[in-house]
Amino acid sequence: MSNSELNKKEDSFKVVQQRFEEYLQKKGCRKTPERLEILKLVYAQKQLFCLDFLYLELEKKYRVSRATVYNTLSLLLECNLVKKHILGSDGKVQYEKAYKNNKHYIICTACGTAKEFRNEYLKKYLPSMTFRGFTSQHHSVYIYGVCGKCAKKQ
Amino acid sequence: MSNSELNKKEDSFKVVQQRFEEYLQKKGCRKTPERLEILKLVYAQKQLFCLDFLYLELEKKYRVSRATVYNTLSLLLECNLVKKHILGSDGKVQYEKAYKNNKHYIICTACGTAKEFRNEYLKKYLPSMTFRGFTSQHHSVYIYGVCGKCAKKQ
DNA sequence: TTTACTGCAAATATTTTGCAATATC
DNA sequence: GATATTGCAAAATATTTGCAGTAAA
Repeated sequence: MSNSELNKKEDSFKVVQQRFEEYLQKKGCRKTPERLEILKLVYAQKQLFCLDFLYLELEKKYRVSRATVYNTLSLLLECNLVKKHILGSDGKVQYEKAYKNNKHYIICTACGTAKEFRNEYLKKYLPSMTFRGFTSQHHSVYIYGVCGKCAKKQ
Repeated sequence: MSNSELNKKEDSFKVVQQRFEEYLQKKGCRKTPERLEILKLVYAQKQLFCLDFLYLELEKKYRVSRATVYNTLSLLLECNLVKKHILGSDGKVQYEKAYKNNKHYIICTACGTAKEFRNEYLKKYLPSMTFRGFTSQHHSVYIYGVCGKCAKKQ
């Protein structure tokens, strides 16, 4: 990654952190090291992840409980910094960062695989849509179907 | 609803029922009255619903267990006849029919409300997209943000 | 100094599984 | 007739809550 790209990423995280801290303040919640560490770890992920992945990663370095991870993910969900999904037919809950993360997925409902696809048009068109009174912040597009591998098996 | 609309709806359900029955056969599963009743009830819903809503509705007329509802919803998920979601910040699981039900939602992450919006362009564009080996069957679009009501409260 | 947050453990909620009876094929 | 599915209850998972100690404001 180039220097300018790294700077961009750091700036972006500053915005994220600020939004979280403002939300906490507005809600009368405290800024704790646990909450910040969880936010950092969430934003270090490029893929979908489950709650226990976060917990197990955090556990390696800090003393932290699952209850705190649940609590923090709920806060992040409320202030639009995290998305929570159920994709595929396995029915498992997955999370991903939300800020500037407008993803488009194709999902095989047979094997549960979620694969990202890029589409510049959607990326521009969807954020440009307006709705009375509604301030949009990010979006997700899911196209469900059956992948090549599973189609062969059937 | 006009006669022709009613016929259309019935025809559409025939296709759904046939797809389900074919899937059951392919998988070596049996066609049971419980499974058909659950499918019917799912397709009678115009909105998102939770599993327990189905169970409580079914219970009024039939002897059926939650385990069967879970089992059947999993089967319907696998054969792309049902979608499973987590929308909003309450983190609750919701379901909806999938066949010919390509919905677009705006979701307020503050109050958890999911509101459908119509967009003819997306409705046509998304199903027309092609991916190597992947057969797409239905889609969902979610635009997350904060609704007017919640923006005022903050 | 006040009180929200923490970890831990217990409580709840959600989902899955084991089993004997039943119904589909 | 063979066996997958059922309801029920018990087990396994996932999530939330109560509590006493700790730490942010």
